[in-house]
Amino acid sequence: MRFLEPTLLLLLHYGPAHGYTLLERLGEFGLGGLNPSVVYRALRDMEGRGWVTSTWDTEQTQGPPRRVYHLTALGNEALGLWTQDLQETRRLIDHVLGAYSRHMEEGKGEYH
Amino acid sequence: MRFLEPTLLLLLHYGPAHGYTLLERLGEFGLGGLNPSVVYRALRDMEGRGWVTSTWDTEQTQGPPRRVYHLTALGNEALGLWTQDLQETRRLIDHVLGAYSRHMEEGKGEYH
DNA sequence: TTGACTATTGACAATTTGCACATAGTGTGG
DNA sequence: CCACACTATGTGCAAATTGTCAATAGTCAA
Repeated sequence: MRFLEPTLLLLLHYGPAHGYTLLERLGEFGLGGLNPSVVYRALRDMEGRGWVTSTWDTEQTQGPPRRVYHLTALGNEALGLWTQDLQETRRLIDHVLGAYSRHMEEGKGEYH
Repeated sequence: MRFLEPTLLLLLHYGPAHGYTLLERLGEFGLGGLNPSVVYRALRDMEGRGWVTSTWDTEQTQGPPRRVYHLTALGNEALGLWTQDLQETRRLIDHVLGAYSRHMEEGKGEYH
């Protein structure tokens, strides 16, 4: 599981943005250094699912025209579902880590 | 990312076991209903990396001979590294969820 | 006009995962 | 004794995901 999609949805929840800046802002969420095509592909896939829409921005650019992504109502719902999913994943991790530390404290089993 | 490998290592930290019982015990960690071949494959891969060793148990079985897996010292190290990795993943999830809930409380951006 | 940076995309390789099925031993009921 | 359910492991292939490389193209400054 990767947290790319929920993170992109979250960033777009703040407001529309284009792929290149999203790519750079991913670093704050531990997703820095990703290959650009991975991010652009994720955005196109999300557009295919109706989570985002895109329009071209030919002005105010320091380079070629860029695609600006907007969150849709459906994408907002998806973000909500993703947060539930992340909470569930968090619970599972806590369960494994909890079992591990309890087991280590008890000093049972092998390798202590 | 899937938690299959660290969970198997944890279960084997409790003591040697064979694949079929490991398969059943995975349910406690939210990994129930996995296709058996997935688990057997993971165990063989882990053996290839030297994390576990296996021996055949032809006695005390209610079926065909079964492979009993034992954690190695290397596997124990891998378990330690895995717990660090899980803690890091947990931090990332908390970061995303934290940003989400803060942003929702502020009532900014789109879709509130 | 060359090179650095912005910006997006397509094609293909490599890896991971899921699924269907093969094999085989043990124990039970008719 | 034989069909069936359950235990137990394994193989092979398809599908999905992920990673990598290179192509294209515009802007800006030296």
